[in-house]
Amino acid sequence: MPKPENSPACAPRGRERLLAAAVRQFAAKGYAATTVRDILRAAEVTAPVLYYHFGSKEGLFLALAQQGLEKIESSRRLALTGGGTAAERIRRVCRASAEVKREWVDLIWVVEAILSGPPEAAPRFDFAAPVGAWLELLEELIREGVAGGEFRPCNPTHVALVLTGALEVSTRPHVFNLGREDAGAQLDGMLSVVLAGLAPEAPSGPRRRG
Amino acid sequence: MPKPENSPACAPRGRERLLAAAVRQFAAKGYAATTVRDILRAAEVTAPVLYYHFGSKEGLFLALAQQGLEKIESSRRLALTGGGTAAERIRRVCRASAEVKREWVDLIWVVEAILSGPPEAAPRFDFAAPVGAWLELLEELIREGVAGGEFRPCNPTHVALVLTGALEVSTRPHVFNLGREDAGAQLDGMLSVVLAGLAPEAPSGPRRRG
DNA sequence: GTCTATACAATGATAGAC
DNA sequence: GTCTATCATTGTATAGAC
Repeated sequence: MPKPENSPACAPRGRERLLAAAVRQFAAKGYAATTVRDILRAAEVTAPVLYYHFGSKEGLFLALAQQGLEKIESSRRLALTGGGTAAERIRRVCRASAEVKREWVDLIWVVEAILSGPPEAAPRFDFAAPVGAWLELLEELIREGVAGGEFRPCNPTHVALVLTGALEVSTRPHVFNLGREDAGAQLDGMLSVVLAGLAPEAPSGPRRRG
Repeated sequence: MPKPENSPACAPRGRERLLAAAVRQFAAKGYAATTVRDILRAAEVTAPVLYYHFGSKEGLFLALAQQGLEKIESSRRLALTGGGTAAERIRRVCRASAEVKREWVDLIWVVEAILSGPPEAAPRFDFAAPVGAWLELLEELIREGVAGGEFRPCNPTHVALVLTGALEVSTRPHVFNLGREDAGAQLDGMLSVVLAGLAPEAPSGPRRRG
């Protein structure tokens, strides 16, 4: 599987055409149901081009998974620059995640197929580290919020998981959103529920003394 | 696709053997990657048995999806009998959902493949109604809690979605739980985060007046 | 790097006997 | 209701020329 060096800008070459076509096919039909012929036809390229660049159907798929992972991680890094309260930073990093997932739907669907699908449905790709890093990032932000008196004492792991769940829900509008509002507003609403619940005191409504 | 009537208890017949074998195969490999031959070998049955009872590979798959849906719904109905505070009932119905999902892992994986996977990866099956019913059930419980003063005013839809997200996370331990605690405890912890946040006043820690 | 042509195993499904 | 035997099609991948 030789790795050809980049050439100057020109008409999209086989490699790029294949990546673009494959991501659409895999996202629509999953790994197994997508045939090499489907991809070749969509990319308007012949079989040896695929095997030259990626070695196999699986190689092509994994190249896409890698791309997806990088998109997510770079957007997170970007969202973490700059300050603000813990709540603001949590909101920012969650929104950023949701936005990549919306912008690169197909690419992310490839990632999710490995992450959440049946174990043998797609080629293996190790996501333990990136998922762990995501959870630790959230937990750290939560701990900072608690330390700064912005949040009440809580279990950071559980809060991080709840936030992750909200993110999951918001990126599956075709499942959970029945068209009542757009996915961005839905995510904001869910984050508000969680973050308001973390406030050291109930932020609104008639206060009752305990 | 004739539907043979039930016969008295005896050695498991072809139909049952097929359902049992197929659910394991589909859960492990997804719809497309599972071949009819895989299923037949695992069920120790020959091809015409499958085509007699289910008409096609797709028919067999959909029969399983139906089974899974029924398991979930009946467990929910059961969890709703009996009273308690809104929070208790929410906990009970969420725990029940998580338990079915743990008890019938394979069957539920078939359902999830349709529900959350790529649109064309598995045969179509309409889950809009059941998912909508689930969300409305949660929303109603939340509204009751608010009306009874048990919860602070909130957006029931967003809270229902957050709870659903928590449930999602807890039923994917292989993705989100890094072995730190069992899935039941994890779900309880997440529910506590959400429900504590709904209390009309911060329930613990040193109280600060606003 | 890309082409034409093709090898060859595995696929979903069926015919017809019992 | 289940069997043996088999079909037509499609699957991934490669050889060898340019």
